Amino acid sequence: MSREITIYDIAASLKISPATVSRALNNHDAINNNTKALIHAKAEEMGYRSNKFASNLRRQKTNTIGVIVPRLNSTLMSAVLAGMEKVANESGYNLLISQSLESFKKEISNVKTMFNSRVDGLLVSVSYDTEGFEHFKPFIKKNIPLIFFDRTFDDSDCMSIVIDNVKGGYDATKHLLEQGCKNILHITGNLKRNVYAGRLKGYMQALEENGKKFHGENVFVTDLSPEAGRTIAHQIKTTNANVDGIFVSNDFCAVACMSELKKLGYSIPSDIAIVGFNNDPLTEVVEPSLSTIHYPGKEMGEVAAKSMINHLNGLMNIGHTNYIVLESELIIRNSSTKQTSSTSKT
Amino acid sequence: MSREITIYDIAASLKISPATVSRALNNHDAINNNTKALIHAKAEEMGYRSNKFASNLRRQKTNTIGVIVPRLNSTLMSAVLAGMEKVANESGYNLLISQSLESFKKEISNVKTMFNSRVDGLLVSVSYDTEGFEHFKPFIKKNIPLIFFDRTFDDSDCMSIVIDNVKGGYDATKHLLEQGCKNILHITGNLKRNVYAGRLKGYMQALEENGKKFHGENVFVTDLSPEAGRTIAHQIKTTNANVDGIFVSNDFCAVACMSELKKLGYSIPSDIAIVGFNNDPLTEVVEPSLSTIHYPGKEMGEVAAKSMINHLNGLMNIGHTNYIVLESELIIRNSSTKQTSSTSKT
DNA sequence: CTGAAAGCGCTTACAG
DNA sequence: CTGAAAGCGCTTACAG
Repeated sequence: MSREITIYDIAASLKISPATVSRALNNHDAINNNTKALIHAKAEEMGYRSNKFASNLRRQKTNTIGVIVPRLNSTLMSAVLAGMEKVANESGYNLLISQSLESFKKEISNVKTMFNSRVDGLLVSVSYDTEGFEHFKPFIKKNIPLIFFDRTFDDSDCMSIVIDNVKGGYDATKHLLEQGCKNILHITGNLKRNVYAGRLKGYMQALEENGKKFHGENVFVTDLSPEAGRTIAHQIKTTNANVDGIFVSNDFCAVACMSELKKLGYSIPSDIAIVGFNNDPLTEVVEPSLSTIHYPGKEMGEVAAKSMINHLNGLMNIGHTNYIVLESELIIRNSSTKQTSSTSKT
Repeated sequence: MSREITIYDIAASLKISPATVSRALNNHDAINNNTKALIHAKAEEMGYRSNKFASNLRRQKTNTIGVIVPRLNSTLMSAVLAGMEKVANESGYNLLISQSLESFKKEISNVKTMFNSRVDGLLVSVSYDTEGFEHFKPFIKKNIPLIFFDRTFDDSDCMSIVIDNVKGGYDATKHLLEQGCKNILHITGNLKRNVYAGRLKGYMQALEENGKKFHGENVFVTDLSPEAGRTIAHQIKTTNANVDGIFVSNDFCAVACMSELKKLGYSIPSDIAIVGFNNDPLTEVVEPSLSTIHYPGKEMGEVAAKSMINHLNGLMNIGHTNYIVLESELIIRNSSTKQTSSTSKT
């Protein structure tokens, strides 16, 4: 096809030096405004497009931010990515996105790829079964900025963007207690992950504060899949456990559990009240609508990308910040309101 | 930080030429296997990582595929992206992802960015209100491969990966007719988009085939948001329309509509039977569970990425293929089964 | 099977 | 405010 136009072509046609063209195109201060205008016009006219590789090679900078998420197809993560993309796009950065599919092994390989792709910075939410921090060391060694979001390391020295998971677990559990629940189950994920450990801690705090004893057998560590929710519903039926409240760390799992409980003859919330986590849009359309903790996914993505870009542009040093904690809040819907028996028509 | 190792460092330390190092690292045929092994070992030992910019600059190739989707935070699109990422990752390609946020203007800007980023190929599902093909012309002119998926252009000459939307609309409508529906509404999106136009066509075909007259006022063109679904539910109530079936081009909108109809006193499916589209996981957990058309999102992403990569590697020419049509199928659940009054406990 | 050399298209320290 | 020149780290046609 037609040969690419380079700054040399523009320089030749304008009888000036390539250096000046390069400076003008980058809006360098020291270039005469008329010259600049002339060069910009010519570039436009000739259909010039900058060659990022040459530029990157020279500048040793990629204008690309790597993102590794546990999975792409999750409501929360797609909201986070939408937020990141928005900010990155506005700032002229590109996003290189990959998913670990919740596997530690794949995450290691993704991190390596990001390293070899020379991303300017890396945003990560770790996989379900990630162990240790070792695979991120190359980034630390090379001083490439690394920010964790949602699923983070408590002891990494890297900046982390999170919600207050302890508070989330506490609020959810306290709400269930206030509704009169005496025996509250907690369904959650791998406790190595800060998010699940934090929510459990909040659950325990709320119990303790209300003089309730904590029972280890009331905590179910699962993969938080819908299947897990359904299985536990059956266990509740089978063991004839005296359960009257459930706090689940994931909306989809909560909904599946709720739905199965209903099939087994339980009334929600009168027999068993349920609170989920994330505020997935799904929570509003199920019946009864699901109480949950709102999770600001899009905002988290925006803040993560913005922090990274500010750091890269020297406007901020992420080395000086340990945590950014975003606002999350309890949203009370019908699945948990025992008191004012609401308008649920079911 | 520590200086980057280059092929010159490896060459010097091994007292051979950089050319040989480069060839060995790229597994060039004409290099002695022992030399190769030696070089690979040394590279590993020295912590070498290839500089993609230099390589890209030289080869004029980026190993990056651009993807533009209407939105990142949609169940369907995140499934598609998950499929693309999987294939790309396995083949050593990177994905540069951006979203048009359903805006034609933003799509134009995204396409430009992709062009300037010199992606090797571009995968696109167009925005809700995209008009015309003009903004893709630069890709055509430069012969950069372009593949559309899901929301495509019928007349673009570009390869498209789609489902049979006409069949989907036909199957859904025919099913409703078989359930005894006499007056079926269709809620859909912008008819400029092939997906919605096709489904409407299928809807009309099914009606005609069954000797039913088509009524234009039974078709609602909306943005397919949950709000749109709720609004139409109220319209049905207000106008006292004699509706006994609804086919909606989107599950989330269908669920919202169904939920609102229930609140207004309608029984689903006995009063009104409903079929959605996409087979969003949500369809299984609502009550009644929603009949829908299964949409193979992940497969679509895989096929799109695979086709692009095969084309780039010369294994296939997308210029020779116009369409790839993926299998989709009607999934019958409780929201539409009037006949065998099922176990819906509601 | 290996090497010398040119060049991909930029950017920038230095000089004026 | 502008230019000449070097160099970023690779790849590959050419030669042997």
